[in-house]
Amino acid sequence: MAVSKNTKPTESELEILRVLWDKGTATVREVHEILAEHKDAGYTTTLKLMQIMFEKGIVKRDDSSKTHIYRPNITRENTQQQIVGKMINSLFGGSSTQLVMQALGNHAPNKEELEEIQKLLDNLKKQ
Amino acid sequence: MAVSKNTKPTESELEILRVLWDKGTATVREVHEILAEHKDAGYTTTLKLMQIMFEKGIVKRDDSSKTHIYRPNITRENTQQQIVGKMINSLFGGSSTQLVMQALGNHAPNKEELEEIQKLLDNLKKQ
DNA sequence: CCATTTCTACGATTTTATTCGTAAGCAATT
DNA sequence: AATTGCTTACGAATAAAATCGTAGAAATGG
Repeated sequence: MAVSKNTKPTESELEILRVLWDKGTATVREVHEILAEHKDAGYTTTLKLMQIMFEKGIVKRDDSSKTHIYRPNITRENTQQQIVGKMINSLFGGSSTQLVMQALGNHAPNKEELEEIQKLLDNLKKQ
Repeated sequence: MAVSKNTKPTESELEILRVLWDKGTATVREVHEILAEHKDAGYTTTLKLMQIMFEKGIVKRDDSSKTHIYRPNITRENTQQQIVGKMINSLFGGSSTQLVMQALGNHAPNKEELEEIQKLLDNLKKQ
């Protein structure tokens, strides 16, 4: 199994990663436009952040043309896993069940999703 | 239903809160000893953090004797809810199901817990 | 009563994250 | 060729979080 790098994206970095995960690749301009819908920061701020992320190895980039093209260098799944894992430990005393109950209790999903989860539970039970 | 204050504890504050939630009340010294097992920071650092938390209203304290006694002023449940909610939005596109699947997939609970979750799911389904 | 320890208060420093201003390169357009 | 607009690079300012040192007040114990 692949060992995941221990990158801990900051809050702002996560916002950028979300865009990159969704789009696959993007320029600074594209990322910025999307962030700017909900957040209010200058273009060079986004640029700088993405440059820092590049230095950290969180993103890759193609700088063969003037306008660089960025792409994620860590997966969404891996990042989710790390953050969720950390949260289970720090906030739920290591019990994933507690987290799950909390999440379901306060953000109940619809019927299809409930069934999807039940399927997963059944599978887990069999093992 | 009680409206929750929008306190967003920092990482360090969360560590302290965990101790307070577990113990109910504690002095700075007590908190510090426990943190010091895994973390390496001076006593006055812990003190300062707890003083700041007091100013923010995150904790209460009894200063009637020289050694002050601290207690949490926000509940574990509320804090969990806030943080989990934020995470669902920022990392799972608003889908609690995604979070649940992720948590269960990577931190499978034991049989009893699985059944506990199933019970909750059944209840949710009925509504 | 004096020395030692244990507190709190609090300012200052350090570290990390975020934001921005400015310069310089390049390309398209006039 | 000059102007305009968009790009990166990069230093610096600002903000937020964490850390620490020192001082002085209480308690403790010889």
